[in-house]
Amino acid sequence: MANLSDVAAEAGVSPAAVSRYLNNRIELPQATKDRIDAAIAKLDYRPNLMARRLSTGKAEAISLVTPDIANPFFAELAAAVEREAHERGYAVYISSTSSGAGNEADAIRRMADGHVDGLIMMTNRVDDGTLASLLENRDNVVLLDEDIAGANLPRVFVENAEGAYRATRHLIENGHRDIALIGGPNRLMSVGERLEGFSRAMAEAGLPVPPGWVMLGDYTSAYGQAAASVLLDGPARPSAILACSDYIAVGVMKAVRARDLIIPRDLSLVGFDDMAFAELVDPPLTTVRQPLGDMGRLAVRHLLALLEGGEAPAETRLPVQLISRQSVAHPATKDIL
Amino acid sequence: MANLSDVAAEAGVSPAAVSRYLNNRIELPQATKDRIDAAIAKLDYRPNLMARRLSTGKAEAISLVTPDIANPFFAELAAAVEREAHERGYAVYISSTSSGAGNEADAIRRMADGHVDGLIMMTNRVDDGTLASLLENRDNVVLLDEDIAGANLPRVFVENAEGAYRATRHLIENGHRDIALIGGPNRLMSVGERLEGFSRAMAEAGLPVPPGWVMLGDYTSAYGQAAASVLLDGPARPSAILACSDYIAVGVMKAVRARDLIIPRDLSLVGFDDMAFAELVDPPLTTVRQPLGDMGRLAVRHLLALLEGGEAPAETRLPVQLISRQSVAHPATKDIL
DNA sequence: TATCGCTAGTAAAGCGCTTTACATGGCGAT
DNA sequence: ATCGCCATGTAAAGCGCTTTACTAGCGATA
Repeated sequence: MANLSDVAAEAGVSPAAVSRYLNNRIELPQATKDRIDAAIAKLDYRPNLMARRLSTGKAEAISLVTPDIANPFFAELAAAVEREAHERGYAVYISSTSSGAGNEADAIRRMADGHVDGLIMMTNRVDDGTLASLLENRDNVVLLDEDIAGANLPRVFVENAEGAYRATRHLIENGHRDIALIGGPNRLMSVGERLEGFSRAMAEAGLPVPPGWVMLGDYTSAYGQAAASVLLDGPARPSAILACSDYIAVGVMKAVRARDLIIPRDLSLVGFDDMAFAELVDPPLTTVRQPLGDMGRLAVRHLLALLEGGEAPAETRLPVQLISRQSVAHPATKDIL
Repeated sequence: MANLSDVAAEAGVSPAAVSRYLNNRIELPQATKDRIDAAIAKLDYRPNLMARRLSTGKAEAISLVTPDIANPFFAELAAAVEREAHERGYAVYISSTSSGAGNEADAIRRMADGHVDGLIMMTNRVDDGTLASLLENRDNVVLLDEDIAGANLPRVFVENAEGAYRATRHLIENGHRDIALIGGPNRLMSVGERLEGFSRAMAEAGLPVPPGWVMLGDYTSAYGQAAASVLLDGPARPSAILACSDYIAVGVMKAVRARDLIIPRDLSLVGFDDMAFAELVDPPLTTVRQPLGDMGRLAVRHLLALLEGGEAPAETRLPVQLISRQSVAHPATKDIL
């Protein structure tokens, strides 16, 4: 495989000239440029990345830390990050931490090893301070989707509160007054914000939220099913449930089905995320769409801005969108019957 | 950041000694080893990967080419590949080609640039010969999940025919005689094999497969819905459908629902893949599980064997498993009624 | 005594690139 | 005739590691 010197020799110039030409660090007369170009083409020269990186100290790569790449939510975010990074000439290492704290820390250390230039960090756990301290004062990290409390880093989030607010309004506008919320892990930023949007909508409409009708646990279908079971078997049954993730919503659906009830006839349901399966379930799920593509893209842009010595906004909020399908209807007016 | 020489100086030995010690290429008395270890700890030394790579010419990284990382099927494969590769000390670059032929070729070229040592290739298209010619004679590529005709490379596949055979048997054993198949792209290896397993089971049972009851198109829900619509609206309606992917199966479900029919009462359905959503849909889908974890793991092992100068089996077939849920029942015995 | 062989290392080249500082030649201005 | 300067490059060091060849010292052996 040809190297820089080969090209230089072929073109009759010095290696330095070729290098500088390729990096736009020198002005050369057209004739010389042509000779170099010809030499490159003739020898099928491709720069050795390892050498360039050793020389410049830049890896031209970023790392994407995700809790679980097998989860389509993160996978789609990853796909967007990948696309944007490639376009900008960066490679991306995806590490899937399986929500293991140690793995997350490892990924961060690997970055410190010069493996990569920067990091886009996604997490779905509440940090105990370890990550925050590992990340503080870094100028090459951006947080995506979820916060790490105490880490003062550029963040790219969605309008969680607004999403939940709109979802709740949607239910209220459909005549619901008895609405429960099932959310993810307590103390996770997104959960808190969604709860706040929910509460605000309810308060504005003058609707009470009975104790026990806000259930916080996990972003999983299993938790959704468990929580919905409690709600459905309780003394007073809500007429609608706002699930803080589509996975939770699917769990709710299972619980509903197990009781021979029908959505939306007996219970209206709104999810969050608009995962691919949301329109595949029965009935197709009304949900709040997150702009996964934009999120990934923006995270990359902000990170690269940082890497190039620039600044990134401390916090970016992306708008969400209510996708209306068929899991919401007017509540059965039992009292009328 | 400390480098090799710093460590050597601190330990009072030469850089070469430290390097060779760290790479197990020298026997040193315990006292010396201790001094080096102490120096490393004291200086918090971490080898510079770029330098090592330039020096050895190995990237210690592999590339994973996937059609679409946002598709959970590939994402889970990717997660498995990641895990195994990391354990073996390799980093992995995932490239998501969005099924674009150019992107796949790009990923292959990037490997040639010394970016990575080897490649695990997944595709979901029928190659026109481009990929095959780009890949032929390479000794650092393994194919995963799907074949590229003409590329003579180590392959890791599942027992497609056997899976379809068992799924079909399952339907037959449940009393079905009128079974249709909806498959992915014609000429794709997995499709051909699944069709073969299906045909074999039908032939063995002496059951005819009417013309038009084998529909080949795409591994998508949209195609499943379209194909099922044709089948359901046809003159004779099958009592069961074997879908060659869970996405197809979900499409079938939609078509069924649109006609106010009920699975499994009016139609039995078996999918393929056992994607995460298979147990979330209604009814939970009986399907053929592919051992995604094993597939990824094995592909990595075979690739690393290749990279280390060894051999890899030309073809490995992993067993599949029928997961019985609730989308299959005895056919309605209309004639009896 | 000369030689051998072993232990415990070392010196230095090289991987392929980037980059800083410097060189050369020609030309216009003085 | 000289000076300075711009255009057009070049020389060489350095990035941090690996690796090949070699060596100093020393006890044992012939």
